[in-house]
Amino acid sequence: MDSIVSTEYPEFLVREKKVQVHSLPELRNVKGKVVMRMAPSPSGPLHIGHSRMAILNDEYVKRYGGDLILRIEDTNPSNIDPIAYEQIPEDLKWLEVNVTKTVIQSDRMGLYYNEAKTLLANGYAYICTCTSDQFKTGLMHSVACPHRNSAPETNLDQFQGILDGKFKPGEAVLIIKTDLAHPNPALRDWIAFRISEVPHPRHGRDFRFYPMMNFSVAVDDRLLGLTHVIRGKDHINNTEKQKYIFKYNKWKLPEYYHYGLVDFPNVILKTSIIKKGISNRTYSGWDDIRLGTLLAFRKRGFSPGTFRRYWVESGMREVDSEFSLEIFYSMNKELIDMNTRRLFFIPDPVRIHISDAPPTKVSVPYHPTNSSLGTRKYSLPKDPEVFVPGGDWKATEDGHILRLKDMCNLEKKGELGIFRGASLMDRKMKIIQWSPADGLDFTVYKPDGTSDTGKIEPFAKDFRGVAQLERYGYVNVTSSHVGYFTHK
RNA sequence: GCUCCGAUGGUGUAGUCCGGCCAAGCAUUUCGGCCUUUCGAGCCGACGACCCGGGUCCGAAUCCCGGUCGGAGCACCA
Repeated sequence: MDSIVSTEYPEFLVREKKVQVHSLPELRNVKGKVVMRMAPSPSGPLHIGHSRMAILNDEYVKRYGGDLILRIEDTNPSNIDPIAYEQIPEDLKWLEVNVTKTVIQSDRMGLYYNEAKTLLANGYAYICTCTSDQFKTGLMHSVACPHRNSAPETNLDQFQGILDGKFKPGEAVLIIKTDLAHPNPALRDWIAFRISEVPHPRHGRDFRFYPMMNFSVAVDDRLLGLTHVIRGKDHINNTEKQKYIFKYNKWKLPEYYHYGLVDFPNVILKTSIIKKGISNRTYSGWDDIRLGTLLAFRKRGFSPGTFRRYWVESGMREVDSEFSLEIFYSMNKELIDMNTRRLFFIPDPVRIHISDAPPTKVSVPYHPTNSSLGTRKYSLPKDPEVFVPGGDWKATEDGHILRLKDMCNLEKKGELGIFRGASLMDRKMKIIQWSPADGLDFTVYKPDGTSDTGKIEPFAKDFRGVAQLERYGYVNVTSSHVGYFTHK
């Protein structure tokens, strides 16, 4: 039947448009609910790179049900910015990520010490007092250091000695034994604890022996009952290291996934650079719109849904990729456009006189198709003065006609616009935005660090939020005289 | 140097596990056309890709081998 239709009556074949539904692949071994986690280090607020891990984990917990744990990994006191404890949960909330449980690793030190003692007692770990160089050189040559074969009792004594302050930073570490002959040098015996005397923002000097990320992650992944772990490809070797802890304790492994690395061209993400810039006043703060922080995108008026769409579409493949601001902007536009009001902003304004014009009442729709957004109305006197974009005005030759949108046609004559009727004569003519003479001074700050100044129409006085400034771009209007550029 | 990943248009992806419906889909960008009192959207159309070389096979984007290129790790960071 199908073939008859297609050969004899091809015109009856309705070719259905394939709708691409981007959805993430199913996870392996899902038995009922899942337990997943996000584990940012509290070095500062979240940036767009973090949003991928947050969204992916959130998507799966939403799909299967279960818990999404926010685990703040603050076991390196040198790398903590206290504002992160507050800001990370807030950033996630803004992203509409549903965190069901929050744990802070520095509050769990006792658990890590217990696990460390168990491993020492069972001969799976040792305390090493070599210098860093000696230790590393040994690994590269697959040679055991003298401490690797210490008796468990000796190790446990030294462990206690470290807690008691008998060693200075750098004088002793706790090492997990793996396989010195492992072909991958990255996986040979690894450091699980080191001494730090830097005061911890939450605990001051209560602790001096801190677990390294690989140790606390492995212990917590088990203790918190993680079923699936999704994180960046840069953790592939770390996963292998962590598996040793699971193996020694005969713990069941979660399912691991590693997505590819994303390069963010022209986006400033590095915490160290941002902090430096804030302290030397290059940047106004974490929400400076030149930055790639979620706070900055928020200030520019982005919809959190855009992050979700972008990362779901990117999937979980291990391929590295380049972040496309172009596509990101396009997705945001698609999400917000239908409910975004139009306003007139006149960059580089020139004040012109209109002659021969009767008093006029104009009604300008806030949206070309979504009439529920309403209109704004202006009453203009006879022969009014208005602002128009300088660029457009200068580019128009004397004698030519252009149209002030939703108002009237003007024939240019020097600094004068001669009224040439109110009705649209020819929609091919150039149509520009305008503002009554009482337009407000307005500045738009842009992510490239530049800004545009001009006049915004009086109705913007009480408007807040993202508007499409016609023929200019989307802007988050935050006051009657300032806005932040979202995108074109 | 060692270990491990990966390679589809300008960009982001689908397909690769289990070879054929893929002379490769979608999105974005660019360029046309229609429509609209901005832009965008919408609709129509155009340009544009399976890293290279072998092999297996009736048949390879998909499997195998060898290259090339790119990335990650080899921290008392996460």
